Amino acid sequence: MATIYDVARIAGVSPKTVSRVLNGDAPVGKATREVVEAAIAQLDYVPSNAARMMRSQRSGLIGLITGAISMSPEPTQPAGLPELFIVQGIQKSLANSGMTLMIADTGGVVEKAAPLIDTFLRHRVEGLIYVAEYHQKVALPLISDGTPMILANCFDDRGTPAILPDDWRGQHDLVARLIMAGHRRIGYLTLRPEIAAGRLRLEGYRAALQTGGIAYDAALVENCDLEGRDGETQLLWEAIDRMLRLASPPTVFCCGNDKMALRVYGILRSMGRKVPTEVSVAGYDNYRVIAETLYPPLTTVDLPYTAMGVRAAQRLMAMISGEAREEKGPTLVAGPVYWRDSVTELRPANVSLLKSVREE
Amino acid sequence: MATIYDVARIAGVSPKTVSRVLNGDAPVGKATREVVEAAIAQLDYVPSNAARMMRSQRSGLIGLITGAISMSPEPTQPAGLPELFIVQGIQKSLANSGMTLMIADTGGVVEKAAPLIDTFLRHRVEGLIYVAEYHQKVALPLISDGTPMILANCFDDRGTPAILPDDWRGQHDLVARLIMAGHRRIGYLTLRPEIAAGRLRLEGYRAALQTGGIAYDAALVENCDLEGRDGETQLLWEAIDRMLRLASPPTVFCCGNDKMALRVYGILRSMGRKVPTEVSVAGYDNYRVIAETLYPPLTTVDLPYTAMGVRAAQRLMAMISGEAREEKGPTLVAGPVYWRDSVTELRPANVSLLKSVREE
DNA sequence: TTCTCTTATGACACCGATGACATGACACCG
DNA sequence: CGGTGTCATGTCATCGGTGTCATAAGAGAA
Repeated sequence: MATIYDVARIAGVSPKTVSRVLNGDAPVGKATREVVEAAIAQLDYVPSNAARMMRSQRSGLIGLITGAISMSPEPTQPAGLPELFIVQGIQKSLANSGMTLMIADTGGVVEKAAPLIDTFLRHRVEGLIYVAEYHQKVALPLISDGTPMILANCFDDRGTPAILPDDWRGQHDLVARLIMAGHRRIGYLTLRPEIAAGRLRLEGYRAALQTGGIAYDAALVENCDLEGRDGETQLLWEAIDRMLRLASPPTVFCCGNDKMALRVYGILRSMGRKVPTEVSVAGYDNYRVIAETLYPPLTTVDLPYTAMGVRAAQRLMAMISGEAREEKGPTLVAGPVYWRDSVTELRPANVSLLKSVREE
Repeated sequence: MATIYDVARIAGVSPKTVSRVLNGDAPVGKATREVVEAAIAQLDYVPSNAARMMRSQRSGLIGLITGAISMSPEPTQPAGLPELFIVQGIQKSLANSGMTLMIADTGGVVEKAAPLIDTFLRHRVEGLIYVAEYHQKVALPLISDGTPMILANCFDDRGTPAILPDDWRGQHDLVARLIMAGHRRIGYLTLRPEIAAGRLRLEGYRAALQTGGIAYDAALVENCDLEGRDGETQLLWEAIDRMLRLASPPTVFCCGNDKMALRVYGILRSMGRKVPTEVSVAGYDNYRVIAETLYPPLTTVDLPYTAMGVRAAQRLMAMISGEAREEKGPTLVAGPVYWRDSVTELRPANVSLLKSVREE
């Protein structure tokens, strides 16, 4: 591999002049520049980052650690994709910063995070981002040196800066929207409560009911999430069957996520209930492969992964540039409700009041 | 950040001895080792990869470029996930090689591949892998220096070593399996023929028919892929309607991919046809979020992404270590048929002959 | 006892860039 | 015409490790 000395020799100048041509940090004569550029092209010279880094003490690298590229064999969440979108947001945001993103994966094994962080520190990354596959609490090894770190889609006990989805607001907005559409009996097939998102969304559901002047009815809320184990379909079937037999059955089923909604479609149709004319269905995640492909398309809440990625990168860059830590706590990012045909408007008169958000 | 000199000073030894402790490349006295290790711990010393790389001329880096982390706004394929699985396979395979994987993303813009390759060359990666989101032909900028490169899920004109899914065999095996189950009229709702996978699978379909002694019937094959544009559902509806009205209608619909199968489920049920008792459905991709969540679960062909990733990494490592290029052409990787409940066995007698493969 | 031979350690140069500083050639100013 | 500033370029040291070679201390063999 050619070095800057080779280029300098071919061009008949000093290495430092070649360096100046490469970096444009000092004026270089036009003729000299052309000679140097010709030599560079002739030798297919590519400067060595390692050498540059040693001298300048700046790596221009951002380390990204994720646990979800290698997702678990039985994904309970639409794993994988969330990370992708977050990573996409991070990349978009970092593209113009001159930083290069290094991505490493824990392969789903939390213990691998430590050696990966170590690898990144050896490369002298200027910042670290940890992306979790779903909204959860994590415990990462402490970074002893001062390298800034951001958590995306997760949080820890140490108050490490975090970017989180606003699950409370998402479910709240969806339910508020359902109420505005005239729904009064709103079934909720929840995620298991061990999941942070599950708890927050349930609270959002209750808050929206309260605001709408609707009493909370425990008979309409049931956990149908078996952490990916078999039997979920049966659990769902029974819960739906039970709720539909109530004296005052739900007119709409909110599902813990879009994947569950996909199952619910199949179950309702097998029961002979038409969606959405006889019963409405709503999801959560705006997992597009499902939400847009289902027939009819699924009303759901967007999980703003891309936006979270962007925010994560921005906050990290602010930390790197040493700006005052404006924000202390976690950054909450809310996503819009996507109103599609899976929910019937019981009171169409109100529609004009609504903003059926459709970003992008 | 502490350096090896700091450690050496604290430990009262020479830097070279510290280096020996770190790398274990020469015997070090027990007492000395302990002093050095204590100093390393005390200073939170992390060696600089850049410095090491300069001297040793080995980066230990593998560069991975993908176009699908940032997928297109209207994904025609189950984009994103494929890449993930390939990357997962690559990581798994590279985990024990001592190599560090650097992942970069083109953001879906092909032109960004060149600067990304350049960045990797600056980092002196020892090998490059390009992963495409679906089986396609690509044209990457030529790597002028000798850095080995592998294409995964794509191929080019220059004969760059490539790892490809065996689409022909996959569709062939599926159709052969359908025939073995007693199906004789096999509808095929294809992907658009511009896609390499679409053409290969159609050929596999025809080959399997021929082997099974069944005449190809053009009325049973229709392209229902609008490249993600609207109207696909309607197109599918019409095609299915047309085929079902035939004098001898299909007993099973093969779909171009699982996403299309998801739509077909909805359409058939809206038509009042029960799956699978009245009509069977099969997909392609084994896109698990869909295939396993659908009710009933979907019979489909696995796209062996993880295995492809493993093979890509292996072949690259072989090239890096300078072993003779055993293989010249592309490596084809076949995936098993996943036989689930969406297809009725018309002749259950034959079942004993079959291997209903379920790997993992 | 003296001569290898291994073990344990250090001295020093070097990898390929760039920062700090120096220098020579002009241009412009009073 | 000397002084001063800018432009264009070169010299040299340095970043933090490791390869190469040298060397000292003991172990075992002749």
